[in-house]
Amino acid sequence: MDNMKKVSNSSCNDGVLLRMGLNDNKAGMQGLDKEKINKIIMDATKGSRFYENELKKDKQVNQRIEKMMQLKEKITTQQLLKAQLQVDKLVIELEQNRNLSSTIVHIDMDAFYAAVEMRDNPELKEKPIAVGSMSMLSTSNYHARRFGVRAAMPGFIAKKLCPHLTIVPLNFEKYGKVSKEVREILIEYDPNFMPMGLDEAYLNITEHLEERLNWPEDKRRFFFNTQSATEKDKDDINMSAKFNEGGYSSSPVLFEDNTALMDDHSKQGDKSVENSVVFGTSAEEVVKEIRFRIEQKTQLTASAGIAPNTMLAKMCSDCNKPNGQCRIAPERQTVLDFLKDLPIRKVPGIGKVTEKMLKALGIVTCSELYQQRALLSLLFSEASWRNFLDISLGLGSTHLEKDGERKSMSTERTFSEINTAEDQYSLCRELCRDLAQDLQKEGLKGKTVTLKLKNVNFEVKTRASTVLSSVSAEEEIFAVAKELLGTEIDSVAPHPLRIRLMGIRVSGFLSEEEKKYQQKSITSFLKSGKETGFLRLQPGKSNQEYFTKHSEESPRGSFFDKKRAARQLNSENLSPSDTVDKQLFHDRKSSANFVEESKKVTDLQISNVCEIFTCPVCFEGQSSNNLEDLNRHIDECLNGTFVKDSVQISKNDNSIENTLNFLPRFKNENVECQKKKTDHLAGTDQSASTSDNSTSNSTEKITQIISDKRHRERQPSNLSDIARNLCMKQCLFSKRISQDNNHFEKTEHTEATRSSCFFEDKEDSVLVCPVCNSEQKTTSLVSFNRHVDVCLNKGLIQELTEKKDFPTKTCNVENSNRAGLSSRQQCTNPSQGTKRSGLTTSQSISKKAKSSNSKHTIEMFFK
DNA sequence: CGGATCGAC
DNA sequence: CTATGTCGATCCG
Repeated sequence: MDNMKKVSNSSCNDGVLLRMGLNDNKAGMQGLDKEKINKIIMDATKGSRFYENELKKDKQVNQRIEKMMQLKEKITTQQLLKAQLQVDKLVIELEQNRNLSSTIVHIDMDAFYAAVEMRDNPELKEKPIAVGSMSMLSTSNYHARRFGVRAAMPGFIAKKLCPHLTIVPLNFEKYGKVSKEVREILIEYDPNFMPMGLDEAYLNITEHLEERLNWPEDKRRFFFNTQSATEKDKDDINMSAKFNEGGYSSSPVLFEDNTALMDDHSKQGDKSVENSVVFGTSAEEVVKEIRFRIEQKTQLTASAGIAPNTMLAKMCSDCNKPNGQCRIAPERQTVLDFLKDLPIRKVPGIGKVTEKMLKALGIVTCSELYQQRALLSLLFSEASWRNFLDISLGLGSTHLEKDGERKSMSTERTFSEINTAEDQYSLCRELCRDLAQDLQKEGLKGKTVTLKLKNVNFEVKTRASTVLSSVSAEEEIFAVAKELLGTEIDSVAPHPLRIRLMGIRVSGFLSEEEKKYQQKSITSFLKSGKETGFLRLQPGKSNQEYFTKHSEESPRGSFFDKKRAARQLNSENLSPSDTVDKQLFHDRKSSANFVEESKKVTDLQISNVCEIFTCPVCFEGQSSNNLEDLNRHIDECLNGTFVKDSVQISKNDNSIENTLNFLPRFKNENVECQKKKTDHLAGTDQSASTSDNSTSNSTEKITQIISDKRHRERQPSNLSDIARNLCMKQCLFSKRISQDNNHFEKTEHTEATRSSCFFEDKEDSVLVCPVCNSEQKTTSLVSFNRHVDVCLNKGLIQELTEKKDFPTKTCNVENSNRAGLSSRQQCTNPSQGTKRSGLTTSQSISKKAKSSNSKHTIEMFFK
């Protein structure tokens, strides 16, 4: 009872194994034992650049583990007990919400690519084969696996393991076709099924099962496909000819091996209908039917898992592969039994690194994961330990969410060393061209371009740049990418940049909403002003970036932008890292030549823009290279000199929002100093809370801030509630940032100062939180900002939920700090609760963690 | 946001 | 000789 997996309500079939065994003997291949395999791999690997890099990565992981262990040492039993209590409260809640009512199926084609290749070329059937190339294999068949030949292994090493290995090149077109055939079957059982790549899919058959109960037998009867070969391959005569003569062991033969499928049924004994099978109405029967139909249609076998959620389904589809299925009955105990001794590595989402880290804590199985839940909640980020908890309880999604819109698109290529700038640029252009094509196919435009480089030592670097207007055309992308590339080339000059891979990615697509509004928005407003080249406004991307983000993105996103922008604007005296950048920027030689030689439009754009700049407010051309002058001019415009224009902008709420969003940038530019020893928020022009400090209700407070802000900006007051909420956040942010900037103004601009964000003066500053109106004694702006974040979220959530009390506290500050999650990432889900308590809980842990990294100690987050 | 890392197929 | 390509998520600064 205890150790036994009673998961297999369905009979688990061994027919396949028998068949494999036969094949073994016939072919006379024994494969290799693990030791031999490892030795061969090591011999082939040792000393390579690749291996050196692997060692390096390994070291990094070990360091992470080391840090974690140090953190663990400092945990007191007190803290552990407290954590235990908290986590267990959550466990109760999770347990109460456990949902076992769905039936999720995970279908997994067995050794898909290899199986397809074997099907289409019977000569390969008895041989060990792999699909891929000498440098990388995608999959291997079961013969080859006995030699240790696995997916993600380079072909040349596989050859050493198994000299007879046949490597078949990839043929995605073919796999796609087969995949489509399979999907045609799957969709009958769940119109919303979720394909994962070409060879896997999740189905929610809950509804199908209900309907099926009333189905007559005939609807559940399926026929053996005796002539599948000729039918299937009508487009390939040669192929079918091969099948017919070459001892094509057609599906029925395969099927006979599968005792499980046959025995449970009326079998062939049911002579009423020749060559047919009737499937029952249970989940197992449904899945057998699916697998049967897949095999009849494609001559390929699939494995499957049936369970109450996707995670379990996926894990148990592994149990009886190949060509088998497994079910976890929808009972809590069955689920827990299944997990009991299951190695965590089997869990989707837990990979090599996580496995190793958990192993360092003595956690190998899922039940151990549960036992250590308290400890894990102290050592890992909230997202991580909650995930661990879900895993150890056997919880997962019970419904299939169709994947949302695409977030990025990319293309990358590996090649033998390329080290001349010229080649690198043309390669870059080529990648941009390919990517542009793909983007346009889906009609996508993105604002962020990322360059990825892997040097010959396998070290990977990515460099990204976000621009004002969305890009999709080759030239647009290349214009950004070449800048990034140029910077990298220069960064190693005078040495050549020696790379083995280059990739380009575009992300930051407009959402549907944004697309709708884009034309009215500031962006197009600006763009229409003159030239798209505004996006390459020089020098320093900070300006246009800043502008972009404030006009187009959520208030949240603007936080960092402001910071960075402020930094760059302030950075006359540069920190070491900035110095490098600057140097690169000005010392561009090696790449500059090439860039200039490339007589593409983009360059012209740049040079034009540097001289003529159209003010987005008054529309007048400003011919100045001095950004400060330009900004001053814009400030003046915005400050009301040209009211008519701003009214025009404000025609709709959305525009207002955008306007508000980018306004703070100009404020920052002007550096309205606000820092005073105390009460600076209340005392400044920016602070709306000045009018009435006695206001205690936070939402009221916020609203007031908004209205005052609006007043200042001379916006009409007919904002919708939604817009108001958005503005509200923005207002607070601008306030926080101004403080930040101000601080940096005052102090040395060393990187150290910035990263630690400490006040120079040792005496405690007192800031007044604009939301809760309480004094915050703090030594760090970061912590103050965090407090405001938390307050803000609290206020918003309260507003949304009408002060509803939530039973569990899942969203607390100490977690946020310790887990390294910003409050921004938490507290986003009202249903997750907002009550905050026990602020002292793990503060000391948090402090220790931080102080071990820096010389200072962050004192308090709350007084 | 930008960069690195993890994980999955 | 010879260690992929693409994507999403998360964490940190």
